[in-house]
Amino acid sequence: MAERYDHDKVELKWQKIWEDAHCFEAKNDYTMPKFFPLIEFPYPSAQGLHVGHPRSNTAMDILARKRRMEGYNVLYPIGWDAFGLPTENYAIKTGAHPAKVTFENANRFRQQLKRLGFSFDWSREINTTDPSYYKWTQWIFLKLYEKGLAYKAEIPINFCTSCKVGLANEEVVDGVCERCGGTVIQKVRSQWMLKITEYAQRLIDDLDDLDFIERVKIQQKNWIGRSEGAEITFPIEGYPEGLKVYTTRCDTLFGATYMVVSPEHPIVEAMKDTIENMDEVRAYQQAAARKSDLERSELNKDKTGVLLKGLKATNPVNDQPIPVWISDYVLMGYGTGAIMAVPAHDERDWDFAKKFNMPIIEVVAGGRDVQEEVYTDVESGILVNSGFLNGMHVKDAIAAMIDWLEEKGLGTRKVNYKLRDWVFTRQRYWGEPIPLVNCEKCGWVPLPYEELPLVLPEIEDYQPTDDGSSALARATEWLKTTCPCCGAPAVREADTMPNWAGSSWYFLRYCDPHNDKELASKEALEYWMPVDWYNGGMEHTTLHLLYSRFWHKFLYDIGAVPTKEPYQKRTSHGMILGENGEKMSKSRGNVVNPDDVVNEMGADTFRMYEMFMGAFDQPIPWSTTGARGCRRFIDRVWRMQDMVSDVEGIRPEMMATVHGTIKKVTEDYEAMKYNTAIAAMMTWVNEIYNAGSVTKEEFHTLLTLLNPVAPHITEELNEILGYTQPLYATAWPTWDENALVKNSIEYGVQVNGKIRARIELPADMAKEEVEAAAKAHADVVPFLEGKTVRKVIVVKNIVNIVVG
RNA sequence: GCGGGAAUGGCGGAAUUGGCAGACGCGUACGGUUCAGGUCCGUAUGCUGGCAACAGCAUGCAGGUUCAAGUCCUGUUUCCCGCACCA
Repeated sequence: MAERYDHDKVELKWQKIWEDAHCFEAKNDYTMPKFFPLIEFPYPSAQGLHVGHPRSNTAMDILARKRRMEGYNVLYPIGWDAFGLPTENYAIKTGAHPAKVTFENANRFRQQLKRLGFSFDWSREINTTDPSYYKWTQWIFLKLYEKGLAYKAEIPINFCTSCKVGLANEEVVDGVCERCGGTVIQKVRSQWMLKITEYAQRLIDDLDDLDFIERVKIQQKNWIGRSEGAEITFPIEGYPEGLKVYTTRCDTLFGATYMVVSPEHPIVEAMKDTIENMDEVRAYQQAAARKSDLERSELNKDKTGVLLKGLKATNPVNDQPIPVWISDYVLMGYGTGAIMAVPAHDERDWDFAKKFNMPIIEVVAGGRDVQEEVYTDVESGILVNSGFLNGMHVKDAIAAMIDWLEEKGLGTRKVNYKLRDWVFTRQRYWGEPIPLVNCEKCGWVPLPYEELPLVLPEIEDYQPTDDGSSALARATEWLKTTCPCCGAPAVREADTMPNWAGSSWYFLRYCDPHNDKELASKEALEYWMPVDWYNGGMEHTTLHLLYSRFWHKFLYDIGAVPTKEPYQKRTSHGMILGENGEKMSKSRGNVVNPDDVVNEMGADTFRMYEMFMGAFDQPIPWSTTGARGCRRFIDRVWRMQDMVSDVEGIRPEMMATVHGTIKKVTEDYEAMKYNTAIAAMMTWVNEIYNAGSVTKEEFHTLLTLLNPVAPHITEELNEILGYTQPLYATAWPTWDENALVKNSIEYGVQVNGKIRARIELPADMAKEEVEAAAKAHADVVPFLEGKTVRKVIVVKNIVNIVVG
């Protein structure tokens, strides 16, 4: 009898063997077929590994292990995305150096990941905070700068009035500071920006050729937010350039009864001598600037605004004079910062018109009384009160109006995007220094490439300064330098890069992590790129995924990488929730520590349960008793060693099960249907227990299929069975379709669609005979008595007798 | 408000192109092994009625298409996620 399975002993034994054998390291043999699976590299936090990490890691580990067994050269890498706020905040609190904190946290993460038996190539481990890594992050930034894609702009940042710290958007939750709950206001600062908007169209178009799950494609497209419309200029007396507006509904131009500009619109300053009520207008502008994010975005809030008295604007389509208002419901950051208001056919304009008693003119018929209800339908509306557009459908009218506007020189076709340029600076210490210096004579000057990396200096106090600058602003010695251009005294940039920088290209570094000449060699990139399969969280769809696609396209444009896109395939896992069905968090007290699970049940059980608990892409609550069920299965597999019979090969009665399971498991792994793959193996084991014995070859096949999920116990049993070749070096089994063909079929016999009997018949029996056998079945006969058989359908494994 | 996803037993979830709903696991009940069990083995387990054979009802709700619907169509409710005054 086998001893009770000791998971600690077996798992640590095999982890050591794998490490000594270097068997999971990618080979530099570029003639082999390659497979490059990728998980989002973790942020090494002080809390250690979370149960969410292993879900993605295990899923990709299964594929990595399977593909190795199929003969692929697999690059399954790991590293640390280690710059960022939690570490810096911890440093501020404790005084420990962020680099030291990062080092310790990474050590703990590494130890935890190794204990779970992931087949990472540890020889290629990277860390974004390592100067030899961020040298290349800085290099990419300089290239962007060189090509005019990085520029400095005065833009408002989130500023916590209580911590006196600039915050990233993600750190502002419901309009208040995530850390202290203090009020967050907008503070204008000079910031480095990256022109991601220049890539907007390509970021949409190139999605077509990628194997991304549909949700991701849709979210990216929505985030980029392309819209087609027209830019129309409204003449204004005393303002020669006129007031430009952007609209997607130029068909409604006849219904424009007023205009609105955003509080920041330059026309106010330009026309300050003409505007009669400047005091009132200035007061409104200031009030708008003071509003917090929360107030500005509050739903259903009352529209506010002030009429710009004295401005004389004209509707270009009918030369009617129309008033101009200022209101914060118009955003400076989108379109032209000014709109034509068509209250009859736009909800916001309608609300505003009702509040300020502006006229509402119907120009699209099809709705109810526009004085009572706004009508925005574009599918069935017909133009009225619109001169030459009268009688047209909305879509035709839009086309006709654009043609007319272009012909008269009053407007142009225009595509707009919601996507904004990427605010690329943070007023923080723990990030990549920006390799630019400011010279009084030469302006901003890039460091020469050979001076990279520009290393982050040692400082005493990581707290940002009172005016919201980075702590580096106090590192006076470091800041002082000379201009690389003219040699005069100059000052370094004190802001650092956001933590999205290092993660925007890390997969490239994995291809050639120790290269000190370039970010990775051409040969390595040509062989390994693109990433074949990238799995990660949906929360990264619009930020990390979009940013890294943008950087990659830029690198492609300058010839630094061989592919247009970084990732060929993108999938996503569902979040693991607490046992109570809520999101796991310390405050809810429902956090499951992976260490505890591994201690009690072992890594194999933990991995298996994370894959078995439910559909991979769905969020799912953790269940410790459910995990124990997987441990029971592991134990059952362990005890099978006492059931091995002397019979050679695969028993004929087991052929269909063995080959069916090989097929099912092989296909389900690739489709990320891990739960049903495991269920199929459980079914097989149940069958073996019912039979009371198993042959060595059957057992070996099961172990091979199970190995990617539960690599430790399967290797141990493989050894116990006497196989000298470890499973990781064993070929993945193949199935024989012929073995799946059954010589009999169990038909379900229905009468009027209701199942009445089951009948086992030879597979090659003719339909007429099947029909006859079904009709003659004792359980069926009573339902046919006194009825006329109108029709009989025999298909697949169903016989349906229709009677009436 | 807009966009996306989901709804199946006590629970997590399975169900090729429409083809025997509830695989697999958890939980529960009973039986067995054991000095013992938070062990193991076996049996049962959608609901209702019936001792039973069996019958009826069942995939959020209401209709429809079909020999046949969890799956397709129309309408509707609830929940989750993302975006949110984007003109």
